[in-house]
Amino acid sequence: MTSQAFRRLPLEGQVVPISPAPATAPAGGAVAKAGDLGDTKRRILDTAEELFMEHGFEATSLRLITTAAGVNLAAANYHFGSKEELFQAVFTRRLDPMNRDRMALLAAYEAAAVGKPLTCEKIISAMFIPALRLARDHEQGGKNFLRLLGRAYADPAPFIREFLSSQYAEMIGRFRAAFGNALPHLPREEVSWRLHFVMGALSYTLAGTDGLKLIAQYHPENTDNDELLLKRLAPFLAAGLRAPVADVQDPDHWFTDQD
Amino acid sequence: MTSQAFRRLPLEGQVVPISPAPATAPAGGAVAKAGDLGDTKRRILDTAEELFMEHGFEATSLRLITTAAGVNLAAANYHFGSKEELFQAVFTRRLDPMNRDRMALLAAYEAAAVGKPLTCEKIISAMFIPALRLARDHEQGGKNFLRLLGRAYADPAPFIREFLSSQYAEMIGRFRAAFGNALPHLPREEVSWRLHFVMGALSYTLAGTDGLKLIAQYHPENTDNDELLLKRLAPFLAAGLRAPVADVQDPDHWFTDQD
DNA sequence: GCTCATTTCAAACGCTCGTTTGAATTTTTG
DNA sequence: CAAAAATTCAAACGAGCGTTTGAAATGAGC
Repeated sequence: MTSQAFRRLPLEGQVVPISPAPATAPAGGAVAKAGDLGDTKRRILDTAEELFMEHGFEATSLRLITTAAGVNLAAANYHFGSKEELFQAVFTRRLDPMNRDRMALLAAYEAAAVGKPLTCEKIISAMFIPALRLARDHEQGGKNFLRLLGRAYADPAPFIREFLSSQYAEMIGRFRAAFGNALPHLPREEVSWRLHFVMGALSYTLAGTDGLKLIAQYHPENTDNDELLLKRLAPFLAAGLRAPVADVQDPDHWFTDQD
Repeated sequence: MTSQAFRRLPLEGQVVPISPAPATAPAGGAVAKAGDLGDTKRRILDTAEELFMEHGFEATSLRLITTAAGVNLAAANYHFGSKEELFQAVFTRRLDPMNRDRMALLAAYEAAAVGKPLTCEKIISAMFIPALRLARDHEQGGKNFLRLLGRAYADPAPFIREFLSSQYAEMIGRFRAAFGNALPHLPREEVSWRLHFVMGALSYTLAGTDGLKLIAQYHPENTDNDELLLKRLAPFLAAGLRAPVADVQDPDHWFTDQD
């Protein structure tokens, strides 16, 4: 109403409804050159992904990002508008395709099952395979992003929570329906909670809490660690999903001693 | 070596090896009075607990805390030394007793079982009951702290990870041994990983991700929500712990389609 | 009631933050 | 090649940060 100042933004940067696979992917060999120009945006995104993962949103300054990326400080605001928008851009770049892959894979499984409900294992596979693909394909960026994603789940910043919530809404809805079909004897509320637990264990695991090596003596020399990790997590979760429903009203089964 | 400046700190504030249950607990009725004095330290701790939970460590300024607590800005540094030490003080106040309770409960169960290994349910109860007690006893502080704890698990700040790691080391070791006895057919490495998953689901759940209400339509009017929540989580985790061990070498069971 | 240690207070210090600006530079367009 | 658009750059802005300081206020001990 008062004086809504216009920000200088690149034409291409903010609007882009679908962004038809820019084809500006690094094809030649001049990619690693530090002084290379033109891909300032991608350099900022890659560096921000790594540093946000390493230090979190608040503790990562735009100066740190732009210096590490070898670009001017003002370039961040010029290309992305604000720090929050840069953070969101880091997420949409990878999260959007991954969740689309998840839904597509689930749909393919369901089509192949011609009406019969899927097993929990199949549904979990539809969640995990795209994450695994991301961890493997983009050699370093993918792993960084998965750890960043796992941490963002627990971030209290409202704009992060709202953003993730909107990004995940559709995918979560479809998988909840799939699990509901796979576990018809379970009350729908119980299905919701168990999906919640699945997402929790998954995000916590992806966050790579090896930093506080509470439990396992991680062997980081294995490059297929993420795959091994998810192969261990999946049976654990499948068994949990199929657990007999607890009688919440029954005070004798759980938590009765000394309390 | 050079000029290590001495900081002004209260005599009582920094040393305190065990702090013998101060007995300065709120007994009278003058506690809610804003102008009440003497308990500046506790006011800061309570307010910091709530605000750290709400906004995270980096995004919570000492000015915000001291203003909300109704004390002078410098009181925070005077009583706790630094912002990091204040953060750690918030944790030790509740986390230390809780983990001690967990280990004591586990020891009591093991003593009662006279040599026979405990069930997974019993071990999980020993982890959950002290958390539940915390959530219920200190009417508001407890819940705030559990959410704060869940979020701190995923915080990338090194000093937080190192601090939690040291705080948890002993408890985790004992519970891993207990789960190892309860699941003798499982390789020890698999036990470690499954304990990792248990901690992940627990912390994610305690963090109260209802903020991004991805999954369940939370009913916050129920004051026993935490209890219900853990009663749903416990059977899920117990079933996961007892899941048959996956053959990681077998590529046909998991993640083979389209990949 | 005086003394001395403890705690509170207002004010300031130096620093880093996200963002903006206007000119210089590069790229695109006609 | 000239004009226009897009991008880069150095510099600065105002604000908020954690922390320190020295004096004022408050408490306890004799």
